[in-house]
Amino acid sequence: MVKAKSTPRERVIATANRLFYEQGYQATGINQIIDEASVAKASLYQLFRSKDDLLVEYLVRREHDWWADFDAFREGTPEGKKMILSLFDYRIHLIQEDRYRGCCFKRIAYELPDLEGPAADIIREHSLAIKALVANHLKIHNPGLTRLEASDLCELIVNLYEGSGIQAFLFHHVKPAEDARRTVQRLLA
Amino acid sequence: MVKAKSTPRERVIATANRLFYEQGYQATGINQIIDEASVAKASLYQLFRSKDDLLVEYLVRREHDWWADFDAFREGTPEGKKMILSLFDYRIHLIQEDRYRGCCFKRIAYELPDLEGPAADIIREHSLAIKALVANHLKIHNPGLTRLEASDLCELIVNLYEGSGIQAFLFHHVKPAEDARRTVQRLLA
DNA sequence: AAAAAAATGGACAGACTTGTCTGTTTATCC
DNA sequence: GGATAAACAGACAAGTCTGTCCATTTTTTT
Repeated sequence: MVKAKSTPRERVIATANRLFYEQGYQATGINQIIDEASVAKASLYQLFRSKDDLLVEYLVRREHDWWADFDAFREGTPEGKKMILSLFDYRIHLIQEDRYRGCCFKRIAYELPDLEGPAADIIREHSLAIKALVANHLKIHNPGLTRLEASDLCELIVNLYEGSGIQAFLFHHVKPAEDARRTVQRLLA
Repeated sequence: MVKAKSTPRERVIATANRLFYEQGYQATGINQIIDEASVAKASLYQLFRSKDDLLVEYLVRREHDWWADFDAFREGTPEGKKMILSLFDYRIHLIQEDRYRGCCFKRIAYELPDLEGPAADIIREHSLAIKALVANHLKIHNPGLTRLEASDLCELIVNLYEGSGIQAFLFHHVKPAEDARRTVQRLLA
């Protein structure tokens, strides 16, 4: 399926990147991955110790790509309020791309037997990074807020971001995310 | 495990109720269910056509129990603002019970190959029912809101509810839900 | 107490899973 | 071009999964 001149490692990760997100981790078998990546099974197991190991590599890649893609998307956006809004714009953008199945990190979070180990750590780190981004640009937008006000507003925005993402997934519609964006705009006005 | 004088059907559903939530649907095998429910495999397949069928019954049961438990929890709560806050109180209550692993319906939503079929319908219905509850009591609390204001505020509250629920799950902490409750209280003041 | 229904244990089928191993072919490097 | 490393295909192990079937035992009903 992915027959380009890329390395086997790259093909495996690219395929896992697609299948783990669209089908889920457990629902995706090693055999499907090697088939669609056009890689021998022995090669895969030389490159990755186990399926769990591949999952961690997948999450690392997702985390990296997420920021790379977001940075490209929001390029030129001024700091502060607009940057926070671009977070919602980016999600709206993803939802409209139709393959949207919710936040890739939360998807995995629900599939893990527990929330310990490297996979869970990466998932939490992503959440914290988003929260930090909101907190930073909230401070830039309105430095006069008390620490408590800023914290509450940050939490509120993050919850709007997460909550609307789920609803968009569940109802296969962009509206919840657009509503959330409008609400944030008003809150920051 | 569940050796009480209950019917096999009841034992199977009770066991599925626990395992599907704590381990996930795919991660729970039929054999584990019949073992822990002390029911013969033939009995299970006489009572339920398939594992997918059992999933639907599980969701029906969850939906029923959710409202029964919530009604018991919030009993005596006056309509309007307090009722909306009791939604957050109830979630805080669940989180503190330690076995909390996020919203049971969303857990399944992420495990489904797609969001079609009866299982997905039940999940969406639950979301809509929560939203309707918020909308109703929002109107009671403040009938003066325009339709648009009420709609936006309702969405906001629902997103706070969902978003804080995920965070509580991810970080195994009750604080996000408590923060969300406080924010709602302020928004409705 | 006899007849009908429900539930049991457990073997079994068939397909799937992850991961290992062998031997061959292709690509890279000096 | 010859040596070394990487990637290949695919059989295989050992175990899992869902679902079916059968003969036996228990429970309920008449």
